Amino acid sequence: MNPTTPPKFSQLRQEKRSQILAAAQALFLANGYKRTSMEAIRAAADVSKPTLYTHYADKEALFGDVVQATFNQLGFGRFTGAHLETLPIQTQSELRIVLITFITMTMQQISDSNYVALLRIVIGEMPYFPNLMSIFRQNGPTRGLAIATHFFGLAYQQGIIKVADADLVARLFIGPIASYILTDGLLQTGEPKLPDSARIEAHIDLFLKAVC
Amino acid sequence: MNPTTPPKFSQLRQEKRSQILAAAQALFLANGYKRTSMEAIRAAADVSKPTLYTHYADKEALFGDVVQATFNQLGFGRFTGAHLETLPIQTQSELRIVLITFITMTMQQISDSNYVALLRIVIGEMPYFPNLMSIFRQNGPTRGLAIATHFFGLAYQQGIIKVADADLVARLFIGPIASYILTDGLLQTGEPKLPDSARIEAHIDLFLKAVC
DNA sequence: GATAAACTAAACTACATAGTTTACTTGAAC
DNA sequence: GTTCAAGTAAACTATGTAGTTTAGTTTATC
Repeated sequence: MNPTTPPKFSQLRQEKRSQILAAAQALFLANGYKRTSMEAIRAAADVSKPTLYTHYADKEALFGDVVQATFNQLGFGRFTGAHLETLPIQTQSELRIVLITFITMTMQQISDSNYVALLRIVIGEMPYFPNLMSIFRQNGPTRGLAIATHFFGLAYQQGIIKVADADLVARLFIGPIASYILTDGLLQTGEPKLPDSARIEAHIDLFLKAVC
Repeated sequence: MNPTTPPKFSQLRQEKRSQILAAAQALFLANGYKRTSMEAIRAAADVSKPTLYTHYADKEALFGDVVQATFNQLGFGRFTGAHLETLPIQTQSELRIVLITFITMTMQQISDSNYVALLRIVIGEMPYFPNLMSIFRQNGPTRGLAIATHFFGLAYQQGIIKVADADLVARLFIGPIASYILTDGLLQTGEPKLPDSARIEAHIDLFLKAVC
């Protein structure tokens, strides 16, 4: 409304807010929701408690923001969404390249320790934060599966693959990735040991042998 | 030492212990570790606090026992361990039957809501209970993958499948199961919607086309 | 230098929880 | 009916934590 009311004051405010968010992210991802206290966040953010509570109504609100912000940082669905849906592939060798790229980028995400930490905390807290489910469906592996399904549906229509059931194909393709997420990410606490590019190509070739 | 000291008294004690374990299991699986109080367990078990603490030194010990007991109840590795390792398969159609049985039984486990709840809580709490990792490697999906790898190694030696890299084959086989665990189990809170037998056979046939 | 938006330190409320202690009760075995 | 293993109720200690309040301070803008 007021043309001469740019909120100039809010520079400090924005700084404090990002300090809070960064501190909360580090602590939540490292220690989980219940094991992280607002006092610890306040201290790590170098901020007073009243300031903390003017930015976020309560702990749940802060947690929700942390989850969303971490998703955005990790770039979920940046490649997955944009490329796979629109890419005009016409030959099998083009398909092979696209799939290699897809898996390679997904593996890079998985090897980010923040990815595993976020996945772990979301899985653990989902029953107590129902809105996490919808956030996840728009960003996480579930969306990856949906995109792959759509993609393989097109690939079948263009005659590049020979199996019509796109969900079936997508699960065969995504499956090995899911197995790495489980065994080397969620079900151990050390650094994940992920497949190298030769192994990724071996997976793709097996997959192509099944569906072409 | 004493030949005439069978602990006859312990009938009541055993009863109380199983009451405690059952109550703790229900509460931990429903509400998670941090959200479950010892007082709530005590009340649900209809037991006094001193009794509770003579059975379990502290909350962590009780939690560990609940995790182990739930694993045993779910019959992890009963089929997986016994059958797959020793079964003398010689033809491709025998292989197909074994694989169908394996997946069908695994899917039945997954459709048990206690399975998903246990998996969820173990994934969430693993960073804070290091011993959960070793329990899981002996019982959970990681063991399933190890058994499948061993199995496909044998299948290759007998000429039933044509791909030598057993881990690669195992991940292709386990992969779709892992995808169902993720998308229909861990990443949603409702009842899982699992594949029917026709779909399971479709998965197997795609898999066999890739590796035979 | 007055104004107002933003922050601070620190005390405080209210509650929850892990684990202990005290004093008392029950019930099988001899 | 005494003994002893096992249990009970209830109070208590010690601590942690979400969120609020009070009273005062910094800092950009006019």
